[in-house]
Amino acid sequence: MDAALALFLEHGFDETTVDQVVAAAGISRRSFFRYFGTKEDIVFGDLAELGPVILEALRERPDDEPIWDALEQAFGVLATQVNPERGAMIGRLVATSPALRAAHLEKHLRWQEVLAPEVERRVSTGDAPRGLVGEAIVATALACLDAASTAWLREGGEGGLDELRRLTRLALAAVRKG
Amino acid sequence: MDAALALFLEHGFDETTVDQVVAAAGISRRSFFRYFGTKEDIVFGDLAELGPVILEALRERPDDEPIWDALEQAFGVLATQVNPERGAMIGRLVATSPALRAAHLEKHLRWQEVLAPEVERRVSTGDAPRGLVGEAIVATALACLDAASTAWLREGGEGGLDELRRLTRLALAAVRKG
DNA sequence: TGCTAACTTGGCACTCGATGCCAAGGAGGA
DNA sequence: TCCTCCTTGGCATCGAGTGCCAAGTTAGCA
Repeated sequence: MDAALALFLEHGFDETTVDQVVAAAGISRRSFFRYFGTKEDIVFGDLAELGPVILEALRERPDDEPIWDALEQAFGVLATQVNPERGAMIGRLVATSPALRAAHLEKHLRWQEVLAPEVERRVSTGDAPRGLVGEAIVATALACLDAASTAWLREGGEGGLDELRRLTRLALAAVRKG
Repeated sequence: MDAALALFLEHGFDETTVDQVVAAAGISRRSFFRYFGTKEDIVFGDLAELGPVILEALRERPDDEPIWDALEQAFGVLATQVNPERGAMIGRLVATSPALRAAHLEKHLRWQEVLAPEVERRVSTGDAPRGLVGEAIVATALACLDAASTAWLREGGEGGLDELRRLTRLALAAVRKG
């Protein structure tokens, strides 16, 4: 991973081939694909599998907490699983590669599948088709988080995670106000 | 396109190779890739390029119209560009293929880039970093549209476009209410 | 009608990501 | 010591996508 990320940052993700990575890492191409299902997995690692972790955090929030507050707290566990520097690096790489952007969005979709039922349960209204409200709310939360991350990176990542949180709340407030 | 979509619907998108498509269509592999940059382009066609069309529709809405109403009207032009049956088929295909889902999300990102500045201009608040609010609002609108489409397809597409519009409004209302 | 320029088509070879199969090693336990 | 399990790497192969070039087709023009 270290060898690969160094190459990605220097030459770009799309311009770096798997052959270059395995040469730098001193392993065979075949072994590489045993540990990383795809080239994109190098960047995201086990982030895609974090859905259940976020869900667990969400489950621990009280039922009567406003959904947006609960989601904000739940996504907070991400900060404990990935340090800010790595997050910023991922964000910078994602911004430069369509392939990585697609993988990033796929990751969010997987989170969404995991989280939507619990959100749906919390806000259950009854008059909407099953699944609609939960999916919409989680997707919106992820969209705001993404927009905030992008803006945060554009400013150079100043202010650390607190600033990122502030931007996320700002984005969400704008959405709710219209 | 007709030959390819028939194959996709019968055998699935991922399971159908470009070679099969070009054999069915009676053209060469090389010519295929001159008309379709990627295999996914067969499904989405020129939909990815529709961003400017939506933008144009959005520009024609009065400045003092609530942003969500303006966006709803703007996205309404999609109905004039793609008939419901084709939309439903695309939706069904997208639901079955990760590759298509990724392409679909990429398409939304392209729309987002085009629409965000105009939305930002309309709701300009001033105290948020440039770009944050516009991106968040457009991404949310697309997320709600997506959730509504998924739910609509789950119910078999009953009620036509009017029902889809109703579900979209429902999703958005849930997001804004929390 | 005949000539030419421009565009279209297809074939070939190649790159790159990804996968299945199999044989060669190495670690660990009975 | 031997047997077993797991890891590793090599090989062949597939499928998407691209550059290059030659052949054919169309269109313009005299």
